[in-house]
Amino acid sequence: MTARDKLLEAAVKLIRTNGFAATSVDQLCGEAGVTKGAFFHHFASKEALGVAAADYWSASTGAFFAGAPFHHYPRAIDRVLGYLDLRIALIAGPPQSFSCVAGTMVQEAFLSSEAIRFACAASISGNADALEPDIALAMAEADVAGTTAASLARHVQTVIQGAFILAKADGEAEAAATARDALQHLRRYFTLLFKIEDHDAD
Amino acid sequence: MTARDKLLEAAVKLIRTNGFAATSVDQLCGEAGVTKGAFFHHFASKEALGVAAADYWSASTGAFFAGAPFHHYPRAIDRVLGYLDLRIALIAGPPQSFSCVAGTMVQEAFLSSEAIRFACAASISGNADALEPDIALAMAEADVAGTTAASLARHVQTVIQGAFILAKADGEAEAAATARDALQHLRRYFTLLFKIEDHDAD
DNA sequence: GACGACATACCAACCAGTCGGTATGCAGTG
DNA sequence: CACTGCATACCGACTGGTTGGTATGTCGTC
Repeated sequence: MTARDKLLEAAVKLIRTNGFAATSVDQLCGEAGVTKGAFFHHFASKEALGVAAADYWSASTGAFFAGAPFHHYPRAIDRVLGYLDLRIALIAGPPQSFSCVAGTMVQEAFLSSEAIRFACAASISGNADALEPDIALAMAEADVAGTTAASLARHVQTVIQGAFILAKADGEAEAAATARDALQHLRRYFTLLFKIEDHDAD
Repeated sequence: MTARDKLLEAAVKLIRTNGFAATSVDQLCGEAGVTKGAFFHHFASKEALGVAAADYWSASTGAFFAGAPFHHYPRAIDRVLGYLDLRIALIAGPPQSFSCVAGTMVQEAFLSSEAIRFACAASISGNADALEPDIALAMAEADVAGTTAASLARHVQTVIQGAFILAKADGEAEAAATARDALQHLRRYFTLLFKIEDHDAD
């Protein structure tokens, strides 16, 4: 494992915990167990590390969800609900262990760094895009009108990001339950919109 | 207008724009047009300013929504939808002019400052609590089961916070439309859950 | 012996917070 | 009314530590 990879993993951990601005280059190096020379050998600036961290986050989460078993469900709506159930199941422990690097970083850097904003937007859009085809299929099957698959896919990400904020505001003890509760409302929205009898629950 | 008030208004503006950690005490003083002496006369630390800014935000937004005209609608569900329509109407311009100070700050400080986390949680809960009685009434009238008024009220805040993140990730040109789109989904969730024929739209 | 992958030493700018001081107002006292 | 005592509001130079970033050197490998 190269110094670059160690720095990216340290970045994910520290940005989730303290945010981007409050994380110093020295902290990053300490957490990764490398020196400052290594940092600036691999990244031109702290901002470049932020961009790389967002890309790294996109790639690793994208690969995880792409390989999840819900993709094998035959009905499109079940694949969509399967994604939501997986997201709910992933929420456990303190917020820094289930929250999103891109969502955290874009809040702080959306105006100060166009490059970071763009990388975070790509990460969030990537998650939405992966969901959109199944939502489009499910909409056609259930004859849903009044919105688009792209808009619904983005709304899923909206609720997930909002859930992380409410979870952070709650104490560590209630954080996970708060986030799961929000995603249950999102799930209920889908069952109402797609007019399905639901068996699964929390 | 005292130096304290000027500092609190500067804090709201700068925290929304750059976040809490990236805003320095000197910047705050510059924006407010006061000196550092005045800052530390009124606030024991930068953290204390953060707490005071969250409280100030709670008070001013709380008063604004408490005085809004939707409270005079006779039916509870119309008051709930009226709140959502008002929130949608308030979204315009760049993210830093419609986003939430508490949501922004709690992301960065939820672990590093318990006092700030608590003040932000109070601000978000305050908005939810103001909504809860009308939701409870509407639930009783429409015979809604499977969730609670408190949970639904918190979900409204969840979607609002998530909408701000997606808006920040989008460029300034699309930010407002993105956030409004998310709140339209929330509104649709309510109309489905409360089984009402809807006339109003975006 | 050239090059990529690091390490060490260092720097100017900036950071939160301190401190000695001034201006103003107000309550008490003679 | 004049004077004293003291609190509040504010000023701005200063400090010690931290920041992101740089310059230079060393080591192993092709």
